[in-house]
Amino acid sequence: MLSRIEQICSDKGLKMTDQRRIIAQVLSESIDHPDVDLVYRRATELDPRISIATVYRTLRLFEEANILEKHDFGDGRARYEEASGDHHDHLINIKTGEVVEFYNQEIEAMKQQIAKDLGFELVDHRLELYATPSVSNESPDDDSSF
Amino acid sequence: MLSRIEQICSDKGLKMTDQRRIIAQVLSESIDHPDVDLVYRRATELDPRISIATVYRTLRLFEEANILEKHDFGDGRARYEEASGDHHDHLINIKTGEVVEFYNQEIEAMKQQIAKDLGFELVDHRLELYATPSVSNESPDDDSSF
DNA sequence: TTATGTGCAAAGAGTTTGCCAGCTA
DNA sequence: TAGCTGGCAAACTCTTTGCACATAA
Repeated sequence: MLSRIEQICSDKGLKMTDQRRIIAQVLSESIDHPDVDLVYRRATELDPRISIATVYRTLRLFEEANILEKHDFGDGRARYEEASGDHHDHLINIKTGEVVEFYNQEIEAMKQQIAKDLGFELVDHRLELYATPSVSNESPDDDSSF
Repeated sequence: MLSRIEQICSDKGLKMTDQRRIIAQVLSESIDHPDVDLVYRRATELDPRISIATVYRTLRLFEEANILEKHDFGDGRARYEEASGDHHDHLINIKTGEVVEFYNQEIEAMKQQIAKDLGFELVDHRLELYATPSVSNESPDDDSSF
């Protein structure tokens, strides 16, 4: 069965190779926001006949086809997620690196308004919240090498 | 006369060298958000006896001393501005690279609230609007290599 | 069959660092 | 003078690319 992303690729008429299929599958199944190296490791686990250069090339291809979204959470590495159409912002747990997605209609409206007030037309935007879990009865094993 | 930043350095007890003084001056006088290379070029203009490594080291030193703020506007280069205490966000003119600062109390409050609602404590945040000038009677020579 | 994709290794951009000479306090 | 600082070049990380071979359509 085709992965979600492979289906989109075929709809868009992209030439599909084994490598692209694997990378499409990896990202279809990723619920986190993996960086290039993590995509590469997940991909080679499924099929070792794949190089890091192909991962870079394919991620860029998918991004340019609006199949993936590329993010930069400030650590100098690109991170990817499947494009979902609906815009959302990110909260990054700086203790664990975990990314929580959220959407707030009011904030979106205000972004538009602010750009307009400054005499601009909004093309893109990003809002990232860097935060630590509130002290409460959380599981204490969240802490990692982050 | 001491530049604003040099004054802060001396208050903080940092050992001052000619190089650090020059870099302090460059950033005190910069009203834009220069990247490392631009700081380097402005510095060597004032005194050629300064290396790019020193610029990197000094910018990092100043950032860690909370004298400067480091930003990443998504083009893979760090950009710096004098830390002003009062938080603000940035609108980046994607036609020219120019950066406009703005502050919106409501948005700040909402960032806090969203983090709290998700069970987090806000540590840091960034909001960037990427925009083009509204079509109006602007000077048409804004367009650059950007 | 032919345009396109891939692997490999080399190259690039931005940034950091080891080492020793030089300078600040 | 003691110890931090700076210059230089090498090293590092992330990403891109030239080239020859492989492959989808």
